[in-house]
Amino acid sequence: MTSIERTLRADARRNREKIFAAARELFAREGELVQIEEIAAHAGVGIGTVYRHFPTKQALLTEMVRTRFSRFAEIAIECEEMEDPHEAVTCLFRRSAEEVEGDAGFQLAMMGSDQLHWEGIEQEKAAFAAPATRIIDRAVAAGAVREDLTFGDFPMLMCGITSTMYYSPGGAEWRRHLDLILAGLRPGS
Amino acid sequence: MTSIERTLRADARRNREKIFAAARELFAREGELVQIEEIAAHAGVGIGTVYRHFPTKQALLTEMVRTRFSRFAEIAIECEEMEDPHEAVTCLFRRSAEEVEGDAGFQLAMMGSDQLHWEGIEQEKAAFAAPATRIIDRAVAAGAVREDLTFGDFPMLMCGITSTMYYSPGGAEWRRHLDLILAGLRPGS
DNA sequence: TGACAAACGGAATCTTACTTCCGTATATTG
DNA sequence: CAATATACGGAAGTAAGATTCCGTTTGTCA
Repeated sequence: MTSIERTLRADARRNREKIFAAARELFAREGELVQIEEIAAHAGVGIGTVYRHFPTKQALLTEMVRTRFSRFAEIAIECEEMEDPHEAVTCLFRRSAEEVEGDAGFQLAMMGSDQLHWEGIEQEKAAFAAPATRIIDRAVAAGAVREDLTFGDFPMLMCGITSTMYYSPGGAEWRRHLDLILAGLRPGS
Repeated sequence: MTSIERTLRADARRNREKIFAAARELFAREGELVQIEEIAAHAGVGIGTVYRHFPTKQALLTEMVRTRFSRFAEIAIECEEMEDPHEAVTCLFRRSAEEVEGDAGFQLAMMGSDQLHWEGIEQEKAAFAAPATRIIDRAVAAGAVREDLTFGDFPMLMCGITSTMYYSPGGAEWRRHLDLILAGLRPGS
């Protein structure tokens, strides 16, 4: 699509995909502890090849985070379509959380564990913030949630839920945490 | 007090204190990223001296966590003395959170960032769990909080609050997060 | 098919901390 | 005030990983 992809040699394009896929899988499993050597081995290429495609480990991990994060905007847009303002908020939290489940690397990124991962994805962030803000503002206006709720609360609360996800993998715990959070959003704080 | 302390040479005891103080301060400021060399320099001793007193960096950090954590049991016991069951729970959450504020290293430990810090402090953990469990059970029995609340929810929720503390230092944000959590504990989930 | 630019592989290099070691200095004790 | 056990300092040793480099291989194009 981009000129870079057009001019890439066939084997290079293939390898890039393989590296990306391997990185996604290992990053999801082990977080930022993945080693480049591991990724290379898993992708069936040499270390040098990984570095040809991604100048640093950081750049590769940022790319992982970016592609996953871009899903958030889609989710927010879908949630916004729901008629019931309260359900839209609930949906926003629940589906965002589900999106993160099972990807330890992304969970760490959500938790801010390494701020570096978040540099360079401002565009994706903004694309999410817009619809999410509308969802929350609408619920506030409708009296469906506590009146002082703002978009800024979302990352904060999600960060908490994500940390439960990360440190108690399995699924049950974080859903309970989410329930408690959603209960706390009820109007009449 | 212990035989170790009694038989310690005077300069050694003094240095141990200095190292401990330096470690506490730097650990609070920088978390587990503190370097032994930094701690030594800050304490005004050589690297070797740090290692004479604490066999590994891990041991030193565990000691930091242990002393801080032992405060938790005291807090829980104090909260238990309050008559109002609901207030006792609120107090438990609030004061625990306040205890963590300002110590980034401990915050990371609370968030489980390195499970190693938690090995070897089982005793302190148990001393806290007992009164905290009683506080929560009493509130449940009194109908002051949602009936499915258990002690197990405490670490989970605190972990979330702590992550807000860590990633948004300054004070305002985490208190809001705490408010939302406390609101979510109300009966009638 | 031959020439050549583009990619590849992975050993070697660099970097960053933790940890060890041992010659030197100092507190303690009779 | 020795004699001696303790403790100290910090250079050197290791280890773990990221990153570079360059000789070799492979796709592309005329």
